Amino acid sequence: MVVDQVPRELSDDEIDRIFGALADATRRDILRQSLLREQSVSELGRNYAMSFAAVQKHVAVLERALLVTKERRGREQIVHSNPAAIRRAARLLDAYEELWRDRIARIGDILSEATHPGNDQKDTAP
Amino acid sequence: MVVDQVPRELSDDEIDRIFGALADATRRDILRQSLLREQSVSELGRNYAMSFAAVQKHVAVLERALLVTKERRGREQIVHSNPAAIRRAARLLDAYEELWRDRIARIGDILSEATHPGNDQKDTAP
DNA sequence: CTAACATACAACCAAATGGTTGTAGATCAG
DNA sequence: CTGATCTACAACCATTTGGTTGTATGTTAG
Repeated sequence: MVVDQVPRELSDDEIDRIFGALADATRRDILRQSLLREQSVSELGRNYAMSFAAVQKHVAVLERALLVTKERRGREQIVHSNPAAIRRAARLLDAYEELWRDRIARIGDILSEATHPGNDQKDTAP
Repeated sequence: MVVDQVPRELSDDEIDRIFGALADATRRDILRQSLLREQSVSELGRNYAMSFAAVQKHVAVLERALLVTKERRGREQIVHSNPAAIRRAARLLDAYEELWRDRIARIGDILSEATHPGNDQKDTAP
């Protein structure tokens, strides 16, 4: 299998590129379009009120973030979406939430200790 | 209850701000720090090799994205994280994955129709 | 072969970004 | 009160970003 050339750890720069790429409505729409159906760059471009070169640049930004790849087919360049990268970004945000939940749990522990000054081990009473 | 002034729909601009805010390692770290523990701006600033004003700006970017809020406490400004906003961003990415899954399902349907030419209902080609 | 099409890429521009320094107003400690 | 601390904000600068136009090159249709 030639599968799974997926980086397990993302560098700061890679994360910068991912979120940077997602921080533009046109690019999010291009990503959305190519998730729905793989299309050539010019085909994608017809949806937007801007020059073809501008669309090319947007696709390049998505590509640098590894959110899409391009594959040459004859004279056109087909844009493939990369759902794995999108999933990775979502999981990244989940990790932040995780921190929050840990903190809440910690606070909970402290409170339950504080309100039971003379208890044994864990024994969190109702 | 004064709770739930949470916008149900996010505008393009709001999403721009959220992902834009996340597209910088320093800001991600500030967010992370304030998820772990609520701290004043200057306290947060001591972690980074840049001026206090720069840190102030980063916090302002996170604030415009609604990822954090500030609360005045005496002479200092305490940075609170907003886990709900982070969750919303994660769900936003989930929605893209959803599109992908729908597409795969559609392709699956087409294939299963194609490979069962003599099924019930529409009873296509012999 | 020729014309139309899809792309690549360079040069340019305005605006946004990420940083700096400097100044000034509140607030707290002693 | 005085001085140290925390914050706000303006002005400035270099770089990046998002867009343009223009030119060149490869590819397909007729």
